[in-house]
Amino acid sequence: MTNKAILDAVHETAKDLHRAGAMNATTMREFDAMCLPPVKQYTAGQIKKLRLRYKASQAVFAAYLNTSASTVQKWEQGQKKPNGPSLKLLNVVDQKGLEVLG
Amino acid sequence: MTNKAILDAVHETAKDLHRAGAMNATTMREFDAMCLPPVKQYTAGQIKKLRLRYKASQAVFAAYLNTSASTVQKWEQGQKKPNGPSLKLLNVVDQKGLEVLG
DNA sequence: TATTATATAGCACTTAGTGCTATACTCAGC
DNA sequence: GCTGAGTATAGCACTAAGTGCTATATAATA
Repeated sequence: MTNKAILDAVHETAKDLHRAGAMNATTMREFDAMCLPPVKQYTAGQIKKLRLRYKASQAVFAAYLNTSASTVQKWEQGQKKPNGPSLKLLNVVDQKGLEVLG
Repeated sequence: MTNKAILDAVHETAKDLHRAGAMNATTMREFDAMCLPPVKQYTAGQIKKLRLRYKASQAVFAAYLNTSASTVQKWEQGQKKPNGPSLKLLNVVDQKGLEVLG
């Protein structure tokens, strides 16, 4: 939270610099990328908790993520770990809700 | 488009039924899952166009999706196809903008 | 009781994802 | 002109995630 506040503040400053012409668009884009909030990792249990927060079955949750129920099962059992994009999707759901995937 | 209009209308009707107590929450959830908008497929070129819409380099775009630049390259060259969750992420970016991943 | 929905377990297969290196092409600044 | 940073493409090899399937177990429910 305090980290996010700092990042936000720095980001605002960068946007001001951009408006002032001190940073070109390219640099700005890279800056944005570097300032992307770090993707949070989830344990098997945390994934299950995240799903249950929305009272969704494994099948329904999988449908939202456009993956298979088998995959969600393995995540929750700790047999497999979600890869990059899947993890990002879990972060989005965690922070913005399952609805944004609708 | 006409398909989406139909789905939207049906969905609205279902929500009305839900409000009226004719459907319980569980059924409603499953209904929601079944009514999830179909995930759009993208050709290699369409992925590249999507990325360029946000004037992002492959590396930056990859960072947003929490994947590697190598993977984005292969998508755009048609050497690999994005899997389920990756495709969902592309759909989200397409429909809601790259910002929602921030 | 019978049935439906859900979750777990285990198997086998395929391929996406990843990392790395080398090459080539812009484009802006010296 | 030349140079260097940024970007994109190509090709290689490896690993593990993703997928599909079946069977079993449980809980809730009609």
